[in-house]
Amino acid sequence: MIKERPKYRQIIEAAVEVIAENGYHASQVSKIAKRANVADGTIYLYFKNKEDILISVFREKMGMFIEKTIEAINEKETASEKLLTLIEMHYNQLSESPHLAIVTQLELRQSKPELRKEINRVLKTYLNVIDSIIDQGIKENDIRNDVNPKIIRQMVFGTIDETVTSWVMKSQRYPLVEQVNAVHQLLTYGLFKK
Amino acid sequence: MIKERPKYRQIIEAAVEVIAENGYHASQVSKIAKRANVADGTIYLYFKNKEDILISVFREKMGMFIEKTIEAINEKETASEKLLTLIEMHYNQLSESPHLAIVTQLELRQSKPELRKEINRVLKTYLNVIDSIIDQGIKENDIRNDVNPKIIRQMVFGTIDETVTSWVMKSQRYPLVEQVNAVHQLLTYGLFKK
Amino acid sequence: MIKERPKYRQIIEAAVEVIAENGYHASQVSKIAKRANVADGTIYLYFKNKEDILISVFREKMGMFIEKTIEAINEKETASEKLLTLIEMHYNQLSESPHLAIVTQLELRQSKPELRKEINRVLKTYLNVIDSIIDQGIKENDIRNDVNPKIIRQMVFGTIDETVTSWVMKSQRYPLVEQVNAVHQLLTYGLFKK
Amino acid sequence: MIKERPKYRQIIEAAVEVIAENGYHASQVSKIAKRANVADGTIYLYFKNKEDILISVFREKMGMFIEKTIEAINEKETASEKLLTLIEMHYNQLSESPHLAIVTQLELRQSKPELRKEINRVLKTYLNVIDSIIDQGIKENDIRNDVNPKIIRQMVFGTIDETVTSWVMKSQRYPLVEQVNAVHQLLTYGLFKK
DNA sequence: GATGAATGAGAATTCATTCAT
DNA sequence: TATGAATGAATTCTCATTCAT
Repeated sequence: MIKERPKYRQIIEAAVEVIAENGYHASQVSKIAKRANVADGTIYLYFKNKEDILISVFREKMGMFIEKTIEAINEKETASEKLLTLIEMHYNQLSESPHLAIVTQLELRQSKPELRKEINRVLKTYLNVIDSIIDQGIKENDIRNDVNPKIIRQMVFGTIDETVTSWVMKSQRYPLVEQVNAVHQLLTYGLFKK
Repeated sequence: MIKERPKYRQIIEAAVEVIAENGYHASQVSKIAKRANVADGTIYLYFKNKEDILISVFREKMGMFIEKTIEAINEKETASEKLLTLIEMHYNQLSESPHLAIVTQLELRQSKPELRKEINRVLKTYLNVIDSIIDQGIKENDIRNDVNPKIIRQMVFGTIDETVTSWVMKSQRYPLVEQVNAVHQLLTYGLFKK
Repeated sequence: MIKERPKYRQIIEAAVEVIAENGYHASQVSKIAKRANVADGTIYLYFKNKEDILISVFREKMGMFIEKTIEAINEKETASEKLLTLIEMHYNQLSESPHLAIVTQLELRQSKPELRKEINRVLKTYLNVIDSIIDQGIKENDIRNDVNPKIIRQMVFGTIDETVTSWVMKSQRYPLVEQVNAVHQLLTYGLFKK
Repeated sequence: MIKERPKYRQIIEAAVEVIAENGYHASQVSKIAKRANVADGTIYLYFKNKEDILISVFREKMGMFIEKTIEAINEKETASEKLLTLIEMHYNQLSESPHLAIVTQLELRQSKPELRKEINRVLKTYLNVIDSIIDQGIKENDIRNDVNPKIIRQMVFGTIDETVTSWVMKSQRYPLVEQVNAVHQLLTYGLFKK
C-alpha cells in the first residue's frame, strides 16, 4: 500500500535521486531530507543512521528487482530461456531506473566494508537465483557439469555486471537492452567460433 | 628518472600496505607518511595530493602488471593461448600480492568519481590488451565475428574481475590459479554442453 | 489544587528516578515521559519546559524536606538541640531517599546557571531555617556574637553538605546518621581540644 | 618556563576566561580557540577532547594553587597556624583570579560524572594537605581525637568551599579575605560561646 | 630537499518542543 | 486533556594540505 509509512518511501526515493545525482559522499543527510520534504531529524525516525538509508535503498530496490526477475523466470521452461529472461530483466529494470543504475553500479561500491557486507547479503539472494538456473541446467543436461557451478555463476554475473557498469560509465548513451541476445549467445556458446 | 627517487617508491609501497591493512577510508596521509618513514609534508614533494598517491599506486602497480602480461602473451601464438595466458598472469600476479589484490578489488572502488575516472583511464590500457587478443582471434577466424567485440571483452574482463573479487572477499582462502582452465574453457566454449 | 493531579506527581517521581539512575545529561524528556507512563507532549501540559521539571522536583522534594525539618525543630527548645535535630533530619531524610540524595548532591549541580539560581532560591528557605536557629542561639547568648552570623550559617551548611556529598560519592556505603553527633560536636565546640 | 609549549598555555588561559564568562555549556571549542588565537584544530594537538581542556585547566591551576599553599604552610609551626594560612591562601588565591573562582565553584561542577571523577582525583591532593594539618594537630594534642579526622576535614573543606561559593554567587562583591579570621575562629572553637 | 606544527572547512546526529488530531 | 510524529537548531572533531624553518 502506497500510504503505508509515506515518509519512509519519500526518503528512500529522495535518497536514490540525491545519491545518483551527487554521488554517495556528497549526499548529505540534510540534502536527502530536503529532497524528501521532511526535516533532518525525521530521517532518524525511520533510519538508524546515514548508512542505514543506503542499505535500505538497496534492500528495497533490490527486493523489487529480484521479485520481478523471479516472476518472469518462472514463466519460462528451460535454463537457457530463464537465463535469457534474467539478462533481459536485469537490463530492462536498470534501463528504466537510470538513477538506481548509477547507485548500484558506482555509488554503492564506495561504501565502507561493513556496509559492503550488508549489501552482499542482499545480493546473495540474486546470486541464488542465478545459481538455481545453473543447477536446473546441469540437472537437465544442458549446462556443462565439468566445471564448478560457482565459477559459471561468477561468469554470468560478472559479465552482466560489467556490461551494465560500462553502460553507466558511458552515461547510458546506448540502449542496453539491445545487447541481451549477444550476451546470452556469448555466455551460452562462448567466444569461440567452433 | 624522477620515479627512481627512493622516497617516491617508499611512499608507493607504504600506501599499498596501509590501504590494504586499514582500508581506504582509514588510510590517512599521516599514516602513509609514518609507514614510509617520511614527514607528512614530504608526501607533497612527490605527490600533488592524496588522490595522486592512490592513482600513482594504481598506475605503478598496474603498469608492471600489464607489462608482464604483455610479455607473457607475446610468447604465445594463437588468441586462445594468449587468452589463457592473460587469465593465468592475472590470477598469478594478484595471488602473489595479496595486499594489492585487496586494494584493486575493494578499496580503490570506494574512491570518489573523479578518481575512479583516472583509474579507468589506467585500466583502459589493460582492456586494450584484451581487445587486441580478441581482434587477433577475429582476424584469424577463431573468435566469433557476429557479436560486438566490445561485449566479448566485457565478458572476458567481467568474468575475470568477478572471480578475483569473490576470491578476495572469501579472504583469499583458496588457490585462485586452480580456476584458470575452467574460466578459459567457459569463456571459450560457453556454459552450454553443445 | 493543581498539584494534586495524579500525572503531575507521576512525572515528578519519574523525574527523580530517571535522573538518579541515568544522570542529569542522559535524562531526556522522553525518558521521563515513558517512566511516568505519559506521552512526551503531556509533560508540557504540566511543566513549562524541561528545566521546569527539574526545578519542580527540587521545589517539591525540598518543600517536604524543609517542612519536616521545621516540624521536628519546633519540638526542641534550645538552639543547640535544634541544630542537632536539623543535622539529624538532614541525614535521615536523604538516607531514606538515596535517589533524591544523588539528584541533589550531584546531578542538579550540573544544570545551567539560570537553573542553579532557581535552585538557590528554593535552597534559601532552608538556609533561613538555619539562620533562625543561629539567631535564636545568639539571642539566648548561646552562640557567639563576635562573628558574622552569615559565616556561621555557611559553616553549618557547608559542613553538612560536604559530609553528604562525600557519602554520596562513596556510593552511600556507610550509615550517614552515625555522624550526627560528631558533626554537631564539631560545629559546636570546634576542632580544638580546648 | 613561559616559552614552553606556548600554545598549550594560551589555550589553558583562554579556556579559563571563556568558561568563566560564558559558562561551561556555552563555551564552544571554537570560542576558546578564537580567544587563544589558534585554529580550532590546534586545540586537538594539545588536548584529547573538550573535556580534556577542562580537566587540564583544573589540574594546572589547582597544581599551582596547592603548591603555593604548601609552601606557605611549611613556614608555619603549629597546626592552628597552618590552618589559618591554608584558609588565607585559599581566599587570597581565588580572590586574585576571579575567573578561576567562577570556574572552580560553579562551572566545573556542571561536568559529567566521568569528568567529576578526574577532578576529584586532583582535588584529593588538596584534601590530603588538609588531612596532614589535622593529623599534625592530633599528634601534637591540639586537635580533638574523639572524632573521625575525616569528618573534621569535611568540616574544614566544606566550610571554606561554601564561603567561597557564596562569595562567587554574590558576584564577589565583598572582600573574601576579611573573613579569614572569623572562619578560622569558628572552625577552631566552634559556634558556641563557651 | 625535508620537516611537522598549524590550519580550518565540513557534516552527522540528538533531543526539547510543538501542534494537528 | 492527551497524544506522539515531526521538527530543526546547534556543535565537536578529523584530516588533507600548507609553509616557515
